[in-house]
Amino acid sequence: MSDRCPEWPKGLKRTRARLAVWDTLKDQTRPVSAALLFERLLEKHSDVSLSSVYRNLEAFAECQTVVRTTSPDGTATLYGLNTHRNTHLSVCIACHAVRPVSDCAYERAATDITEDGFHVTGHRLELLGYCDACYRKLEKAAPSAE
Amino acid sequence: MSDRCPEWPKGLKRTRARLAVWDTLKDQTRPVSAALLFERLLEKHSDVSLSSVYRNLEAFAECQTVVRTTSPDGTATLYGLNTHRNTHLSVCIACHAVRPVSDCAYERAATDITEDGFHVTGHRLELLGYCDACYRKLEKAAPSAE
DNA sequence: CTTAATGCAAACGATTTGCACTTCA
DNA sequence: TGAAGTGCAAATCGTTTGCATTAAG
Repeated sequence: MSDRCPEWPKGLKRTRARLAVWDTLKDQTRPVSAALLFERLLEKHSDVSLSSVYRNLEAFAECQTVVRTTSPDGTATLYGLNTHRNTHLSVCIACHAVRPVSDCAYERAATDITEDGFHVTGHRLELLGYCDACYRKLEKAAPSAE
Repeated sequence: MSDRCPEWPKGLKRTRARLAVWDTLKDQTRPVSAALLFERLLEKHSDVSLSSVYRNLEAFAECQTVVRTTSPDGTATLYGLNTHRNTHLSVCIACHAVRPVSDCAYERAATDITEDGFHVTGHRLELLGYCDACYRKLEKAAPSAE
């Protein structure tokens, strides 16, 4: 499981707007919406249009450099640098923090071919539950909480 | 892993439009877009408005009776009855068929608490790869194909 | 110099909402 | 009967696109 930052995709010009998107994307610790990315981008970089943000997210996604995800309830589209071949996220039900999972239980047990003959080339795993902090709070509030 | 059809969520009135959505949803073998659901719904049921379809999908989703998913590329929103506590899908890269995975390797290896203290209560796994049929075709076309 | 990338504003598609009316419990 | 659900049309939100201009290689 490599955690390396992806290479700049060849074939894509290094333009001002695109570099800004790339740079901002690298700062994010978790997938963000296009709007939030845009907002954060403007903090560091002089103006880049929202449409360029979209166009570049699209371009990066096409190269597999960026991955489109979804918020846990499937309501919003999120974008993140594709630092892993596979996607492993944990999503806290309480505070909604999304973090990469370092140790993927799936990989330890993985089969290349499932019962029904499906040939696996990659996967996407999302864990739902409580992050450490929220869990402690719950425990305190109601020992052995739901 | 139960594969049972979910109960009618209590608190929700059994109205014409809602029953039609429910009934159509039950016929689907995989998650569908709101638009497709609407289209299929009209084949069997007299007219129900698109907004009612959305409102009811929303209502069902709130009760956890319906799950909002995403097409593999994260481009479209799909809705499906929540027949599993957890979600296990295989997505064929070639023909885009989406099927439930019967045997979840994750569950065999699962931990309740991850390295970083996350308390797992559920998960969502998507396998990417080739379904049996597409794999055979590929093999034939180019033995040991990519 | 040629092609790809940009900004802007307008267009778009999917989803949501306000309102007056209907239906379920 | 009262609260919840409906249809319709208009509004909204996120995303995409056409076009004239600019910049990368």
